[in-house]
Amino acid sequence: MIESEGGKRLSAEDQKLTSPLHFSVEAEQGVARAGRLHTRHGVIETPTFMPVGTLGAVKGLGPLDLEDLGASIMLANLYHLSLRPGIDRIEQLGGLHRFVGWRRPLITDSGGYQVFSLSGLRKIDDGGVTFRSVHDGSMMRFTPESVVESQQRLGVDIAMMLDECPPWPVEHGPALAALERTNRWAEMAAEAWSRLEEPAGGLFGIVQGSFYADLRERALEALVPLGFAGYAIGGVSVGEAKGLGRDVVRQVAPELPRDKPRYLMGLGTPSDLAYAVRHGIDLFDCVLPSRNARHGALFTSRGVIRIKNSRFQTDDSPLDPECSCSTCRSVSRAFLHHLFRTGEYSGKVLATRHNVSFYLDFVGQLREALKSGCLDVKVSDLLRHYSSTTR
RNA sequence: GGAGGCGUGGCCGAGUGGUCAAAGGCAGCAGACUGUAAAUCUGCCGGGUUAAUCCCUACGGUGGUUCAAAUCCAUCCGCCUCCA
Repeated sequence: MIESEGGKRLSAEDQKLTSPLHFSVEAEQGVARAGRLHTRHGVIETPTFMPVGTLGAVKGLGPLDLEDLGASIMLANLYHLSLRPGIDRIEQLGGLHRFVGWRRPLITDSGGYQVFSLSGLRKIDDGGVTFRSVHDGSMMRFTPESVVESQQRLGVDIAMMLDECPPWPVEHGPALAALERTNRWAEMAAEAWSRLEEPAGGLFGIVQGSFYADLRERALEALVPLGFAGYAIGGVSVGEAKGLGRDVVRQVAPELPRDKPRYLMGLGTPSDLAYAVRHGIDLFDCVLPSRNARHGALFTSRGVIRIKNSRFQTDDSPLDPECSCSTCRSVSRAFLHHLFRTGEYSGKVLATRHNVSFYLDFVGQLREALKSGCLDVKVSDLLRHYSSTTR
């Protein structure tokens, strides 16, 4: 069944885990689709890019900045927020939306990525993960149930299940063990979710399985029957060779329930995004636009510009002539270069605004193209200055 | 006038006989970054060459001592501190 019907095996009635979310597909082109995801904090037009605000804000931007850029949902991180300022504090201050001043939908990652990125600071067992704090060495326990509960207390619109995100490369044996654990955690999370009286958002399941097709298949078999409000593809963007994540996307995305939002975690470059949209992904997040902005690598319609390079010293042109963000409307490449050279933080802020704007606009254009049935033309137009696998 | 100290590569600054083209930092040149322990990290950074290498020029100037000097001696130039 998994392999045959191209993602049509479940309908809306099959949603077993209750949530206020409602997703509808508005337009389709092959497996690619544009849709609308209704939440208690507004509607998200998909496909869309979700800027990463780990600690409650995209580094360098305030909540209204992000609204102005057109972001319809922001991603924060449960692990980092649990550490500082703590879930109790946020709850006491009125929940995450109120605390960070963001009125639109919020999604939190569960800490599963920190299983990977902080692998030296955690111990994993069948019941969950124990992290040792970098800040004071204290221990913090994350379980599939506690993660559901914490995200509910934060009041987020999309909660992610706790998963084990294995590194790359990993042998089939350990990858299988990690997957079985993640699949069990999915059941535990679903069970915990079903006990919530009034869920603030929806719970997303995470398809793991590293870079093994049979394991991905296994993940689908385990997760889809649980009836999550949405499905994510995890376990990519963990240092693998360029382009490997695409194979996973191509295999998994079309197999996910058609009537649920599909979220590709952690990818990627503009061409990764375009690839994923074409294969039916609705939601993305990636640190690349914000981090690269701070590091001086700027995405433009003409390719990536490393603004610190000496050749921009006297370049009076706008960063991206085809971009209408406030950075491109107001300053030259030469000035941005100067700000980066001198370490002035407004350079990073201006760069972050532009990069996040570029990503939102990029996916927005794909969305509009999809609605008018010219996705492929749009993709090749947008990527004319980007190589196929790297940027 | 007296006493003492200092001068090192674009800058700051280690080094006080060979293992020194000379630590480290900054600046400079380039690169990386993918569910953010990242305003971070990596490489190059006197000149010429090579696969590794090797050669040249260099630690204020000049002249010595020595197999060998950024390092020791003499002298000159410049700068600084304290006392009068």
